Amino acid sequence: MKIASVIVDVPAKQTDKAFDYLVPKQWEDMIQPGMRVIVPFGPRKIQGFVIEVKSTTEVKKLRELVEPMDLEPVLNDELIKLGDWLAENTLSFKIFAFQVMLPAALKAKYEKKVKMAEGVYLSDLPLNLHPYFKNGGMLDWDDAIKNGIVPHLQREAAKGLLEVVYLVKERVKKKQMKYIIPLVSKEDLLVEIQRLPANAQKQKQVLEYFINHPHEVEMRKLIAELNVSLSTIKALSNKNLLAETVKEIYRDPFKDHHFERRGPLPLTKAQEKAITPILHAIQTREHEVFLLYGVTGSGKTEIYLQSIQEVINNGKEAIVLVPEISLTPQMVNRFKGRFGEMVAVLHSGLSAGEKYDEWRKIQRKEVKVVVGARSAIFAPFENIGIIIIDEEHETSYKQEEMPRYHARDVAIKRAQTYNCPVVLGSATPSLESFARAKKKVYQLLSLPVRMNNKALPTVEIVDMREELRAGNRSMFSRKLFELLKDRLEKKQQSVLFLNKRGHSSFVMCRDCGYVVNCPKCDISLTYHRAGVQMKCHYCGYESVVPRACPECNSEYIRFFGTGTQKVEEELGKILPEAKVIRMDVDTTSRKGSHERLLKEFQDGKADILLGTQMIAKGLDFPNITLVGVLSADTMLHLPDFRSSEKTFQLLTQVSGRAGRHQLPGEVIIQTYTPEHYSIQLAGRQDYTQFFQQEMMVRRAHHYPPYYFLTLITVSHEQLLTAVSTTEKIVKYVRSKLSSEAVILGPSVSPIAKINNRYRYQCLIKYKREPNLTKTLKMILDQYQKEASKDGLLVSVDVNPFILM
DNA sequence: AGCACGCCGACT
DNA sequence: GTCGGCGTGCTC
Repeated sequence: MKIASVIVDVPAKQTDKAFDYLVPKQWEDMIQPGMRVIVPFGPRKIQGFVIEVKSTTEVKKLRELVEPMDLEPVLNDELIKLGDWLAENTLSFKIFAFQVMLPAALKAKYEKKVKMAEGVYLSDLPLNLHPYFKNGGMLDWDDAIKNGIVPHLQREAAKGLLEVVYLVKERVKKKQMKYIIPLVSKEDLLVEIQRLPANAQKQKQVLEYFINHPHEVEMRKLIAELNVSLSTIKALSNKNLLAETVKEIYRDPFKDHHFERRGPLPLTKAQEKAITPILHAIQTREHEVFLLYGVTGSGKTEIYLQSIQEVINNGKEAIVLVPEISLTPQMVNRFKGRFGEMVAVLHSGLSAGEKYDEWRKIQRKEVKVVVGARSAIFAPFENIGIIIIDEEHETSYKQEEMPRYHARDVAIKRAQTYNCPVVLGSATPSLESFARAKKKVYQLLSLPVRMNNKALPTVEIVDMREELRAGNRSMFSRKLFELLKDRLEKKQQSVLFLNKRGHSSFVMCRDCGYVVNCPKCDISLTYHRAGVQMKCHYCGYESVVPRACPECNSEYIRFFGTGTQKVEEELGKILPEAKVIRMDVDTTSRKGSHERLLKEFQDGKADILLGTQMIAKGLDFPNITLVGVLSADTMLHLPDFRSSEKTFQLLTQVSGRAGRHQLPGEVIIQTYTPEHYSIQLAGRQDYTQFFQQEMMVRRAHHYPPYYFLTLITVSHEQLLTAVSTTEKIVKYVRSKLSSEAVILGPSVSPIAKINNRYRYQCLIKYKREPNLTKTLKMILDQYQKEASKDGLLVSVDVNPFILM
């Protein structure tokens, strides 16, 4: 007797444990841990993951599992363990932990349908139901709801005339192609051709084809080329001369690309020095975390590539994480160019089917290297030799939904299991990582100079208050305008960077200061020129732009702040001869448009590249000699203790876009707070100084890396309920933790209301609290039960990245 | 999460 | 008297 322990696809506190099922005899030999199975759960059928196969159980009333959904496990033993670890550490449900490790295509789809019970005739049913079951088919439950016949159906179901069926469906099909292969030798084919009746011309033609092509051929191609029909081929396969085979094929997201193969580049002295400890760790199978700290253009990627080469030479595999936003064709090119077909790429631009296919290549060990965004950290390799996280400081490595994991933590966990190194690369490391490197928890590797010994660009900080005083009300300072004109004349290229976050183009009344807010969320609506609409970026609420101020009736109500669209317009006015390419979510949403725009810019089809975050990284074009940051302080004043760090990182990164090649670069940073240290030090590209300064701030305010954080957010439709629940939680936490922990709250969330739900929070700062996890679990236990009752929502984020 | 079971108000 | 509201508790 075999029993399977299954984690079922029901994300709830009470079902967050393994359920045991009897394995039917016919599946006994094949059911393995890590497979997806369909199991009965109450009255329905759902998907689950087998985490263990055993022979005894405590459970009395075992039911049989229905069937496996996989031929091979989709999770290996390591990933099953990792799932447990993830759920435990992020306080998430196990089922979420498993689902996040797999491509979305493997998540089940459920269908509820109604059909006539066995042996029931249409005439047995009431007349009004006849149209729905006329051809003996199944009726979709959703359709039944739409048609309002659910009560009728239930009545007949109770009588046993109708039956409700639950289906578990796959989301994508494996893409398959049919091939035809000859089953007999060339000689036999010749004999068979003679034997065919004279009127079987087409069959003869097919056999003759296989005399010259003894290998399998795609069926579609065969039919098209010889102009034969499917029946001809069927006839031959019935005679056992040919056979049909089915092959899984991959959707190739890069099929139109040519990747120029490139060998390793010679390393500089500094690179040589940095790579040696990494190679050593690979060779001696040691787990170690390296922080590769190197300014932009110092050649980190080449170190990644050569380390990976060493890993491949050792017969092992490599995972490379890059921020979603910089998973550009340029980046992919470098890896595909070096390792060709051995690389799988996973990013959000791929369709569900394409992602699944890339994942299959990894699972089937057809590739050795994975380059991907956050979730690629779960690549199902079984012999990992190195994990690389580029732009280590990026916030996109933290998932903001359950399971709220940080890819860096997962990377280190997996690397420990495989005894392999982790390389964290950055020009502006997160304070956490750099502090750990200083404490020798990580090994620090530095690349202090740019590769071609190019000087860093000169940076000038422009005080926009001065501009205003001098009567310049435009968004371009005189200096920036002058330089833009200069570059235009010299036929060199400029990049203008606009940080849209924070103050995007909201609509404000110039008379009374009224700002158009979302009625459901406590946040200003964003102006979208296309469609002349206001949209809420949190709940999707839309409204028209008001003609007059709802408060004071003034007509002077306009959009404020500066979106990329507005800058583009403005540029058209002041520099009409300049050709501008705009890159933001609106212009790059279409597949491949990101790449196309960059290509155009690279080919010199434009003078100015204007964009948001997405142009801050990876851009490496020789003709860029000017970078302008239109407003450096938009993110500086966000209610987030990391805002200085983020500002510094962003400014440093953007500055790095200029003058990477022969021509020297110039950077203009426009700001209203030029004295702020993160702007000053970004201007001087002085990370060390910034680190010291920011560490002091963090220590003074009990923030990471000195303290750990946990954020509890409570939301409810009633303001009072939200506050009082948070209050109770704060009290409870206080009673359980040591006096060393700092417990703040209840305080209103930086976004006070989303979708008509008030949000309050409790922030816990601590160094060592052995009781914390237990306490948090208790809170979740308590309130996730209450949640269903009256719509109370409690979420816990351990090590939050954004305090919102 | 669903779904059934179960106990109180407004209808044939 | 029954139909149906949604509160409570279970699903191997």
